[in-house]
Formats: sequence, C-alpha cells, structure tokens
Amino acid sequence: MWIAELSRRTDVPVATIKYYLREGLLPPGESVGATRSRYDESHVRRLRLIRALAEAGGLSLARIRGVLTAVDEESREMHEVLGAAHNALLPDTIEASPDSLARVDRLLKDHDWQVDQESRDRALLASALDALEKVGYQLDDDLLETYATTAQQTAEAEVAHLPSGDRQHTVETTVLLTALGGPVLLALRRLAQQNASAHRYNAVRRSCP
Amino acid sequence: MWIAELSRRTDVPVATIKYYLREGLLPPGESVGATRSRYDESHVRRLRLIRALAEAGGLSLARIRGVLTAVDEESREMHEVLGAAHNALLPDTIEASPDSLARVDRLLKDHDWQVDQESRDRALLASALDALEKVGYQLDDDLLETYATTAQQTAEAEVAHLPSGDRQHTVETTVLLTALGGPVLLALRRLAQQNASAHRYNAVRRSCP
DNA sequence: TAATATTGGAAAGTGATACTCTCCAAAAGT
DNA sequence: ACTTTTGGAGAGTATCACTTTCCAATATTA
Repeated sequence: MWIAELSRRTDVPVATIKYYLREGLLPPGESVGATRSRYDESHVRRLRLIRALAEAGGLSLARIRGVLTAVDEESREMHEVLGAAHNALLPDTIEASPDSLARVDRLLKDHDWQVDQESRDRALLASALDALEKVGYQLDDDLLETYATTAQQTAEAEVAHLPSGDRQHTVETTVLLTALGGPVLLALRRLAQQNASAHRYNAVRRSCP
Repeated sequence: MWIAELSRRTDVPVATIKYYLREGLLPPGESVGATRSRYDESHVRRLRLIRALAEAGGLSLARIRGVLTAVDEESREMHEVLGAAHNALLPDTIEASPDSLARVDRLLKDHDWQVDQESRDRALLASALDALEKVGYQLDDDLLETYATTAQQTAEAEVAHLPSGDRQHTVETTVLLTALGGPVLLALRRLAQQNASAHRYNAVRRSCP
C-alpha cells in the first residue's frame, strides 16, 4: 500500500507519518523508484502501537522510540525484554536518597521479588518516596506493604494473561499492557477512592425501610 | 519572609516564584509598600505542593491550578473535594464508546462502588479500554476484575490512612497521595511484573543443593 | 499526450508549555 | 551616598510534536 492508504487505515496524517519516518519511529517502506515506497501490515500495526502509546499511554516520542528499540531487539531473552522496555519508559537518570533506596531493597527482599539490579524502577520508586517525604508526608510501612501486595496480585494476573506463541506479538502485548494498563489501573483506583471516601465521610445514600 | 527567603527555603528560583504568582498558582504575599511583600509558611507549603505535583506527579501547571482551586473550595463537603480534585487531574472532555462506558458502569455496579455520576474517571477508564481495543487487545473480564479488586484494596488502605482533623491538611494529603501514590504504585507494579515474568520464563536463579 | 495528482525528502513554521531573562523605578539596608 | 532587593511587566528561550511549504520525480487519468 502507498502512504496515503497507510494514512487512511490508521487515521494518522501523511505529514505525521513522514515525520515518524524521519524520526526513526517507523521503519521505512520498501522503496519502489525514487518517489514511491510500499508499506505493509507491519507498518499499520507499528503506527497503531505508536499512537496508542502516545495518546492513551501519554508517552513522549523519545520514550516510544526507546520502547520500540527494546521491543525490536531480537537477540534478547523474553524476560530481559520486559526489563529493557520498562527501563525505556523511565528517565535515564533518577536520583534517590540512599535511605529510600535501602527501603526499596528491603521491600524487594521481604517479598522475594527477583528484580534485575539495574532496573531503573528501583530508583524511580525510591525517588517517588523521597518526593513524598519532601512535602512532609512519609508513606506508612503498612500502606507501602498494601501497595506491594496488590501490585503483586495485579502483576501476576497480567503476566498470566500474556499470550504465548509468536514472540513479536507477545512482546508487543506486554509493552501495551504495561503502558496502557497503567491508566486503567489508576482510573480504577481513583474510582475506588471515591467510593471509599464516600463511605468514610458517610455520604452514601442509605436505604430507607 | 521576603521572596528571596521563600526561594531559598523551597529551592525554587525567584523568577519562577514570580511566574507562579502571575499565573495565579501561588496567592500573592501581604503587600508591604509598593516594592515589598511578605510571605509566610503557607506559601512555603503551597510552593512545595506545586513542585511535588509537577515534578513527581508529572502534572501540568494547568492541572495543578485546577487541583489547587478544588482544594481551596472551602464550601464543599469533604467527600466532594476528592471527586473535584480527581476531576481536575483529568482532561475536560473525554471521549469513550457507549460499549466501554456500559462495561465500566456494570463494573461499578457489580462492586457496589458509590461513584458520582459526573466523575470523569468513568469516561477516562472507558476511553482507556477503547484505546486497548483499538490496538487489537481487549482486556479480559477476569483481568479487569483483578484490577478492580486490587484497586479497591489499595484505595481502602489509602483512605483509612488519611489523617483526620485539620481540614486543609487532610485535603492536601489526599491530593498528594492520589497524585504521588500513582507513580509509586506503577513502579511497584512494574517491579512485580519483572518478578512475575522472571518466574514465568524460568529466569529465576535456582538454589543448587 | 497533456493535465492532474501523489510521492519522498527536506526545511521552515506553528502553538503550547514552562520557564528564564531583562529592565525599571521604588524602597531598604549599610 | 551607595549597593541591593523588590514587584511588576514584557520579551526571550528551549523543547516537543507536529504541520506547512516547497521541490522535482513519477503515476494516474482524461
């Protein structure tokens, strides 16, 4: 298909597709003559993936580029891809206090979580704890504990639902679920908070027998 | 204190403080003569709150302004403040398919969640579901179920940990926990995913007896 | 075959966001 | 008297994610 059809199929303007090509987010099509290139289904999928990560996942193009690079690394083991993709989602350098870092490591150890020592999520979590402390709120140990427990339940269910088989498909699904599952989870949490707060502040409509 | 000290105490450049004042994010100090204003602890707290929401929470200044406005509404009931603050975190208009919207409403009903009909989180959740579908991934009912259950556990623990007493303080803590708890939760989820994936793909270092 | 449309490629322009800098005159400190 | 600080306002800057404009080389259509 030509670029116009790719644009129609994905609802992405031609100019934007060209921009993504220039930026290396989308691999070039098969060149047919000097002024024509052919695109295929893989371009459609890739383009939809980019848009989903950008619009629903709220990722910057720079992060998306990193994620796609990690996804395309054919050489890696499956379990390494996830870590690489996760790392691509996060800033390169994250500063965290040794205290928070130690707290995170203790948490990982207590829960027996096998996590790559290089995972940036360790530092990110620590820095988030630091940020909370800087505004005078320190997260209770048992609240953090609840967070960890529920996160584990969530993650186990997610990983269990991952498709097996075609590697490319599995990897793409994994990335999608990580990036787009976040907003879903946060929205549900806010809804649950609204419910919990309604209960706590007695704002629930009571039945009148 | 003068603006210079406010800057020193919060590590925010004077120029930026002036900018926040212009933008109405920070209430003006008490004017003392034509070229001097006095600031107090409330300004320090507010400034730190703004920075925490922006840096750790990743909120735009426009959203922060909305959240602060909701927080400052003295007239509202406590349980309304949370909903208002949550709505301020989200875009004004969110488009979602009737199907997803219905699915969300069914979920709320099944879990007996009392949620304001105007809550934008309903639409946001539905639109996130739509986004997943658009890339060809539809969220399993039982995965969504797990999400909802864990979200409820999380939210209940959070609301239970909210301080009681000083209204302003409670409201600020609520907003902080919602905005900064998100990154914490997502980081933990990614770490838990890495662990779960390590198990699934047999990458766990086994003990050798 | 002539007229029109589309393409790849590159450069320049746009609008939003979040500052940052420069300037000023009034006032405060020394 | 002199240096520093302030409030206030405007202009300038950097980044991001496009969008527009241009071109010459093809394709398609009449």
